[in-house]
Amino acid sequence: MAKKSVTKFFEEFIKKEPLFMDKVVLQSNYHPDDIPHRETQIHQIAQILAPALRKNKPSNLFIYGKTGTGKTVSVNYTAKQILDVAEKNGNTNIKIIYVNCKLKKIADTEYRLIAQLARELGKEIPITGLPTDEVYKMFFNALDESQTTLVLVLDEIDQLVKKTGDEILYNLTRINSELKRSQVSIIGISNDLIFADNLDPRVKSSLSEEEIIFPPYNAFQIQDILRQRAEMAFKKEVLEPGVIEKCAAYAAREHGDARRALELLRVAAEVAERNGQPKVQIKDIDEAEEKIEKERVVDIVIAQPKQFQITLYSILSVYAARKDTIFTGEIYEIYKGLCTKTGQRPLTQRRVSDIIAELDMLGIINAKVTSKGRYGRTREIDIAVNDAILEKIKFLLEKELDIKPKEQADIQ
DNA sequence: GTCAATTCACATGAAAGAGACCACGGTCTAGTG
DNA sequence: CTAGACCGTGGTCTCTTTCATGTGAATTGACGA
Repeated sequence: MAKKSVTKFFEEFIKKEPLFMDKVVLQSNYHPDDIPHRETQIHQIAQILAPALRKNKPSNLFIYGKTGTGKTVSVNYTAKQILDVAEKNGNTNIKIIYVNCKLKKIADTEYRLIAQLARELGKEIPITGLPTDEVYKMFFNALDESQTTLVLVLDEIDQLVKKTGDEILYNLTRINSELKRSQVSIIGISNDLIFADNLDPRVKSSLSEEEIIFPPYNAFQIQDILRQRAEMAFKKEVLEPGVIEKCAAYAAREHGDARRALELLRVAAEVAERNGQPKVQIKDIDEAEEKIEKERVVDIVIAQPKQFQITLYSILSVYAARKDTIFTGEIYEIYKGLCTKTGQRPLTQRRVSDIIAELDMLGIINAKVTSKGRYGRTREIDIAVNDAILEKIKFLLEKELDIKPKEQADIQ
């Protein structure tokens, strides 16, 4: 019986008119051929990179801008263009390597980054096991042999430096003086506007020979982008009037993040499609926003290690019991109790303090350090998600950690 | 009432250890001719 | 004789612990008006 209904479902699914023509266009890894409202920046990047065509070393470049302001897309676009031109003119000595420093297990440590670069140059490097300077040497030799002008795009470079310090950058900027037949230029991309201020002055000056700032898009610009993509992604007349405007407004409210706007539009359309609607309506956007947020939080929570989950559960329990700000000491006590119940060895307060700070970074809670005068200094903890999501993650954690909800009564 | 010192309850930093993972080279073992 | 199993060494990486130091305002207490 169940089988029959599933078959029926699939058959109906095929019959249904899809709203999408090409969903890929709305996904974040899509590289458009045309980038509206970024002409000036692209032009600037092009000017800086151009010397590479004459086998001169382009200046190092530093690019700032919030998430979803088109930094990565613009750089990749320009890079592709310059490679095309170079190829047409028979210049094969330009190489552009793009590395996203935030990607875990790929380029988030010194060793991994250099290993990744060496791999791009065709060297086989093991995931671990070699001394870092050995890998440096391999990368250096491969690079020198290749006789290229290498443009190194380090995306989310702030993450890398935050984790591993600026020594890598120092080494990379210095590498040119030792290379005989090749040269390296670095393009650093950062979401963090004040990031460079904390760099070693030597690194800072050599890295930011040129700087470009990507301002956030305003609502109208986001509308343009959405329209352009929507035209490719959807069939004609699928979007009700006002849908694009609302998506844009939502995204503009959050520092002009175009990526978010596109995601919102995509999910809204998915919602509409699932409901069997012939058109995407404005109300779908609200549902989409809720859905995105919920999925984001749930994914994060599930992916966390047990200790994080226990800490988070402690916070949620206290919050559920009394909706008020919570302090670190209190959480730690409950956390310890929870650990014994779930058979985990409790971590030290020092560590839990860090975990709370990390949960804050993940955007699940708000933790603010405050001083209560005579009564010490602590973090004021608050929940950053709405009640529906809170209930959901609480339920998930109970399942994940095998806690029975009634035990909650013991807390308090 | 004013002002500096004190005090609390953690925050924050630095260093170092534990344990997982991995490559490499040397040694041992079993199979083969 | 040789391929493959196995082991020890030396490396990275992540998560923790330990020890040390920092911090900001309520409170306290001395002081003078």
